[in-house]
Amino acid sequence: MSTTAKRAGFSARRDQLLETATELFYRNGCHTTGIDRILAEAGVAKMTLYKHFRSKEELVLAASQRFHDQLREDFQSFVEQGDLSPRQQLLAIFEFMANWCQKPGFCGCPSINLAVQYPDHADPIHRAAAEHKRIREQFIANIARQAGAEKADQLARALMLLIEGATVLRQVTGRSDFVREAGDAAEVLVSHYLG
Amino acid sequence: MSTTAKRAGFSARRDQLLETATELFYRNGCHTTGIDRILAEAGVAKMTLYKHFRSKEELVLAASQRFHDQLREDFQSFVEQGDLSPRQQLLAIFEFMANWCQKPGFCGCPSINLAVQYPDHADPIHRAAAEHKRIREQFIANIARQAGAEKADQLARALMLLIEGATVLRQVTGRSDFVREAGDAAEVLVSHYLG
DNA sequence: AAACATGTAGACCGGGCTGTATACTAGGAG
DNA sequence: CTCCTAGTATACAGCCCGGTCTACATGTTT
Repeated sequence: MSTTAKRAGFSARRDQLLETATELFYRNGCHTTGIDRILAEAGVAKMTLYKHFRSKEELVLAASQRFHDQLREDFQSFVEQGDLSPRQQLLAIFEFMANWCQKPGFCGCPSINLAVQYPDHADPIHRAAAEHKRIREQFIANIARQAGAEKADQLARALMLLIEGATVLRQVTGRSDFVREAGDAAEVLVSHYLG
Repeated sequence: MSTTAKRAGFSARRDQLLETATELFYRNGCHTTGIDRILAEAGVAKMTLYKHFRSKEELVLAASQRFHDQLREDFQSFVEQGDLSPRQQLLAIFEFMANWCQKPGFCGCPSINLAVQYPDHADPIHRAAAEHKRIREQFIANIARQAGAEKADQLARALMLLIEGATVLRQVTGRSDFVREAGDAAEVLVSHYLG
């Protein structure tokens, strides 16, 4: 066996599985995508799945973690790109949103989707989604603080409203004007809170 | 048979079925609530269901319509209560939201939930959800126009962002500060757009 | 009283689902 | 060469679900 692979907990099959699972869950929903389909598209045997994950639930949870991490990485690195001022960073968020919502495979925010599909707040999957939002909020609040906002937390919450509203309205209606409008509204709010 | 019942398309059983279905679909999701449970809680025989609805899908669609209509009625009548000025009406929206999101059985916006659970934009259920949002947007835009906003459509979209963002963040995180923040942000935006 | 509509109760079928058990294969390590 | 690990292929068990069929009860209309 490849000792490096084992030591690090990596496995090519496992990654392959997780990747296709993530995409299928995202595009078609968790409850409607069967395990067999994931296996077929990933080209992996069933027993391999159950060697890496105890159940489908656990696979969903792992896939969700993967999605959260990747989205957070994309989000944060986009906002922190170049050497924007904190204020510019706050507005860059909505550039990111515009790009993201326009991508071909866009199906809404994965964490919102997961929270809806697992509505029980005690469910680990739902909690992971909530955690993802908390981290994003903290990230934005930090920038707002750097920008010199006295009420940085309030500003962060307000921007979160625009972000999530834009995501959800784009997903439900299929229209893109909401996302543009979010950028405009953000400018108004940022100006108001930063003076 | 009660001729009035037949003539109007009403049926006590049908209503009972629709009511419990609406609640169960809302609370637990459509894909995870089986027909048998709906029947048991409604106290109705299976054959009666299939005499009124061709399939489960059709039941979901009817339930969604019911939910949309009721929510729209509640929303609009609350905003139009008393004799508020158009500007006050715009802000009353967020009072309604605060009440609604705080209710014990709150599980997010039914139309968002439905759109997430039926992600295909061509699906009648998804389309109904989008339609619901369109109607709400029009309703708000009308008020904004009455309030004298030059860019009434833009203001309406901005308020929609806050509304949906608040709903979704309350659902995912379980926190209520987002909803309060939405009201504050709305005041800022309304002042900006109305001068 | 007869005819009819509405609903009930419950058995039942086919299919898809998650998860398991078994027998087999390939390849690297010692 | 041999052992061991990781993975494959496939059959299968058990379950639940949507939907149908049949036989029966009830109440209304004529």
